[in-house]
Amino acid sequence: MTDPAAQAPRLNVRGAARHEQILDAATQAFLDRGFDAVSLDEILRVSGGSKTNVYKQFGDKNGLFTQIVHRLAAEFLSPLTALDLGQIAQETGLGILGRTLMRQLMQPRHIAFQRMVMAVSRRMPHLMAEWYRVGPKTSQAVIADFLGGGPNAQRDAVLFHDMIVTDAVNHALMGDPPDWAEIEARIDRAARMIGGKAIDA
Amino acid sequence: MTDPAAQAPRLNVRGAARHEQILDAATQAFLDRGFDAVSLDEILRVSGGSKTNVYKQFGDKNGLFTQIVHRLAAEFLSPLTALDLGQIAQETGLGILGRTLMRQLMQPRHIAFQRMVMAVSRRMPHLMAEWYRVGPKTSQAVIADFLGGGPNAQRDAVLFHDMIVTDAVNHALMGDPPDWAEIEARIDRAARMIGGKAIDA
DNA sequence: CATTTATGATACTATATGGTATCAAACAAT
DNA sequence: ATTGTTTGATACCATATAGTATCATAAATG
Repeated sequence: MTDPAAQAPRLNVRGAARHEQILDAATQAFLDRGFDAVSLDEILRVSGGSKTNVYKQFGDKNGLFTQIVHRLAAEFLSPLTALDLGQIAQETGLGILGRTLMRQLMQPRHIAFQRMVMAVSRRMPHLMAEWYRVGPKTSQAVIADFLGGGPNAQRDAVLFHDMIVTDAVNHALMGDPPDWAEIEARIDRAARMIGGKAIDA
Repeated sequence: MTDPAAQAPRLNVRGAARHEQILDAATQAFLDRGFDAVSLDEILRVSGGSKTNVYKQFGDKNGLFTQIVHRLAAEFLSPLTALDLGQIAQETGLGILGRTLMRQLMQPRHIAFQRMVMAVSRRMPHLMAEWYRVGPKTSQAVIADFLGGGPNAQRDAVLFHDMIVTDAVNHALMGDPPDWAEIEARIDRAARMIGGKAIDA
């Protein structure tokens, strides 16, 4: 695969529009059915344009897929980075962080994104790693920071994150609709465990 | 797809042997590269036999894949069902449960199994559901039982399970080698949170 | 032994795939 | 307008795919 950026032509207006259309159509198709089950012909039937665009602008099918993962990673950067909780009590703050996080994670588009990167994680581990970096890792870092950065903050942040996220995401991957009452109950209980006093007795 | 079991021929010795050989070769291939990236021809090159076997014994590629998931689900039934912890302290017992569980989950073969079912979870949600049933759900049930079945036992079992499992599995999916020191530290801390007193204050 | 059934090697069908080549039209720059 | 470049439609290539058909051989059954 020749580096597409190295020899990429400067796009004119038409080309830039096609670029976006192809990215959009391919994103939808890959999210829906995964890398292997989607063909270029099919993407182009939806987007318009032709293979010339794909191979000149993205290099090959892998290059197109890679750019799409980059884009989705930016779209799903942890929503927690935008929060500023000030001097709120830990238990309360964790509840807010948890609810903010879960609202984003449970979106069907994010569930499809996670499924997609996990599906290719053997062949393209760096793509799942990018999802992990902007998602779980970033969220955990924000939570750890909120917890004050003590000796257990980092570890507790991971534990809190995984307590509230995992089971709901597994169910979503299987197609079960989210049970928000249970999600909130778990957030509250986890917030109490981590943010309440008397854990580091 | 005609139901293979309905018209399945009674296998003779040769046939039964081929049946196993095909299952073994296909299992390895599917675990390695996923449903879409594996072809029947390739499986048969490894197993011996011919397409006649596959289509007579399994119906089609989906049928073969389904049987393989059943088999792997049986292989990875939660190891916690075999444990009897008697009247041990909760915190200690959770530590043992956690360690027993993680030893199995972190096996490369199980990681590949989880990746494989998640990859097809959109098209074949019932197959991921089977993994979930024999894996997380069963483990959580055993943990809940050990916790005494109180009002919060069920929920705490899910939280404990997800605290110790999630991050390590994510890293394993990305190809990172397991960090056993961190895994054990998380198990111990989670066991203290859930099994120590003063949570339901 | 004769008959029925299961197995196997192989050829085949139809279709799809990623990727390349060709040449014409649209565009940008001078 | 002329020239060089980008875009597009389309044909093409080599290969691969799931699934079927054929016909010969091996095994079980009577």
